[in-house]
Amino acid sequence: MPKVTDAYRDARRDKIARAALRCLERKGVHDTSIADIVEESGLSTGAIYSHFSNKAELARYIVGRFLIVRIDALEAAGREGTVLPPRDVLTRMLGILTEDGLPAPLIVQFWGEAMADPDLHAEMTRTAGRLGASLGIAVTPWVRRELGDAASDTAVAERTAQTARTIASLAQGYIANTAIFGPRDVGEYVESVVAALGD
Amino acid sequence: MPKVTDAYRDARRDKIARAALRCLERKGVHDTSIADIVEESGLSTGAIYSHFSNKAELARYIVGRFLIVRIDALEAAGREGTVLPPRDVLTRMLGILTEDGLPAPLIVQFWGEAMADPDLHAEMTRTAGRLGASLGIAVTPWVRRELGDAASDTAVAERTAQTARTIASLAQGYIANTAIFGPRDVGEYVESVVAALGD
DNA sequence: ACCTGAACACCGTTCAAGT
DNA sequence: ACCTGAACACCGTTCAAGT
Repeated sequence: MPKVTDAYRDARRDKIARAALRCLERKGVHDTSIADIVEESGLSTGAIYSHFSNKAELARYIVGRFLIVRIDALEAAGREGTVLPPRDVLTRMLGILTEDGLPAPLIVQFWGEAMADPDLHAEMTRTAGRLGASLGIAVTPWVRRELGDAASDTAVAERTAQTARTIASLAQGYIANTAIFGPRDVGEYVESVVAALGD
Repeated sequence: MPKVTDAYRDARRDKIARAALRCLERKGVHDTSIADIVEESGLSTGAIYSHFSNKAELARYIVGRFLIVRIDALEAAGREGTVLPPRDVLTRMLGILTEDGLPAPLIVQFWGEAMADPDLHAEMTRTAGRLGASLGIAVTPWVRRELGDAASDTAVAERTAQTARTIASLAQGYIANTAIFGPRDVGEYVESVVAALGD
């Protein structure tokens, strides 16, 4: 297996993907044509099609590589047994997203695309599964404390999965809401949810 | 002004919009072509273009007419002074959405489209404004009770707007999450949010 | 193997002609 | 005024030919 060639291919795919991402941020998913990516990347149509079999596969590559933020720090804290209440996990995850992630409007566009493209949907749930696992690890100490020492491992696992999905859902709500209605302070959002639903 | 003709036009636009909606639910926004709508509606290309100036205007019409559910009952309860905690407003709103609204995946697709189409975005925020106002009316009695009798009208209005946006955000989170990861019981979702964030 | 770019099929939109 | 459907411009994809 020629290692140089593999590295070259990967670099090439990344170059194309990054050029595409610049177009997407500027013009949106619908209005970005292959011609735009050709111009932005400085390559030819055929060059792009020799690295991606079509536009959908390029979108899948971008989703797998850039759509979802890594929350390694939160996961590490969870592994060490640090109790992180869900509201802190949510706040810090949204902070990371706002700083390092793709713009909310672009994320929402990819969600929309995935609704009609089963392969893109599969790629999205695959990467989301990784995030969900991290989220689960991050909240496990909190779940254990909530359920008490008597709780079985399955009960902890079940409650952890439920909590992770809920945090993901709240993050999605923040993303969709800010994408459509404009920016909102992360802390203010989380506090407002607590004030409205907690008691 | 010929009243008959106006009624005819409206009926015609509706016929086209409903045919389009059937296509959208079947094939998704991206894969529904004008040719599909022509076939589904039994009209010709030109007939459609004599009622909508283009595909984007047809999308705007559908969004304004079908995207957002009416929560008249909740609004009426709020007007009568019935105290509805946000969690009840959210639960009942999501119940209405699940029963009468468009499928979640289609809603998410329209969100995505609106991200790159300023006119569709404007139509969406316009209809969302109506929902936001209803949401505000529904929670006003609860906000008054929370803030106490000493609260000024501006304080009530401010907290009402904040709470309405938060409820909308939680609903969007439910929609995006179920669209991508599959169905989830509304009550279980709301309880899980309370358990995770309340205290 | 990677790349070029002209050619092809398809989709949104227009428009001359019909009622 | 509403409608018809062929024609046009544009976009994703292919493919014969080049390195």
